[in-house]
Amino acid sequence: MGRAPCCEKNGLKKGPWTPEEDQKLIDYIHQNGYGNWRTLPKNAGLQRCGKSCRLRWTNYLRPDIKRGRFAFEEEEAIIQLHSILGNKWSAIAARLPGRTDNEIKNYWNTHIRKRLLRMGIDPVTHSPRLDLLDLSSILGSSLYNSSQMNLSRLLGVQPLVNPEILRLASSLLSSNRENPNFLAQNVQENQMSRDVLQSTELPPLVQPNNQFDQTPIPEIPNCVPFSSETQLMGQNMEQFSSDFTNFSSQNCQLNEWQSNGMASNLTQDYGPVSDYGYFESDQSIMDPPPSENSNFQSHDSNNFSFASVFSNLSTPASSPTPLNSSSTYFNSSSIATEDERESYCSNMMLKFEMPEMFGVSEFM
DNA sequence: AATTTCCCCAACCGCGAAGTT
DNA sequence: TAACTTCGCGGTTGGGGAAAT
Repeated sequence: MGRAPCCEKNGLKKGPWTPEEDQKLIDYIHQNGYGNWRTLPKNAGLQRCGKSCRLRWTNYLRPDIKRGRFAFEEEEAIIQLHSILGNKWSAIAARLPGRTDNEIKNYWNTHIRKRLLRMGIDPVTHSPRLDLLDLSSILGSSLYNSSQMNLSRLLGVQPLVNPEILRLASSLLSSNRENPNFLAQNVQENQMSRDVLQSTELPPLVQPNNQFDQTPIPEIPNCVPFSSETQLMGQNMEQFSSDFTNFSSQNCQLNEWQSNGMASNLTQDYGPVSDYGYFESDQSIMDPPPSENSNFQSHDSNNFSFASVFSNLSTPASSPTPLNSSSTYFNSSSIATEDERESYCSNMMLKFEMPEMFGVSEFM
């Protein structure tokens, strides 16, 4: 395929946009809509290339753009989505209403990525950086001898460490001991899962309420392939989930979560996930018979799972509790400072005890 | 107060996919 | 089917503000 000739350099302005230029672009699009970016700047009286106009519009001037700090749940969603989609910023942005791919990309590179690195988590694989952490000696010696032992403390890992990630680290290590090739297999498997998932379009979380957005909204499929996390966890996931469900209902002290309404909020909007092959994007769309094997039950505030994040994400546009609802997570605002986020998550992790039922010992 | 360093993010660039002729 | 055009994505850059010295 021939490459498009780059926009004519001669006479075209580059660099920051002036308020006047912004207004011209806005006015033109308000009157004519957008479509042909190639001819738009000329028609709008702008000395810019179409590419620059499109970028300015989509990343800055669009009326439905949400500015300002990322909310905690947005950040969490980005991490979870990135673990599945990788650097597919546009795909991630499609599930975060009001956020642009550029904004998410920047936020990832400047905040989240660095924080994950500080926590000893590889931001690419979302797995603990085993090269930095001598986990085997730690985990092997003391962890499952003490039900009160906190893995995050052991790892010296700070906030935002998903318990599943921690579990992955331990299972990887134990499996690697038994089978030296396990790690390589897991990585390969993980990659395959991503390839599969990336070829499948995720439904948008919230359909844009934007009169100027002429992009056709893809139909929300009945169910969304959710193989990645499952395969990421490998065969042990099923056992883990079973254990974890029991563990959650009996022992998990998610006081913070419950007192903040987080746990219930995270789980209330999704239905049972059968065989981990799918998770529902909208209960009203698909209503499969409850499975005996469903381990992520809805309306069970004691459950905390991967699906929790996606359940939150999957809140339909008509949901009374949108992503940025003030009713979620934090009472008055979901926005928290960097320190607050770390502190909050850290507290959560410290309260998240590691009883036998967590199943870590099973993999030792 | 002046200078340097660091960090953020808006904008650019190059490429590939998709659409059109 | 090939050539061409348009669009969108992801990686990268550099200007400018904030923080540190």
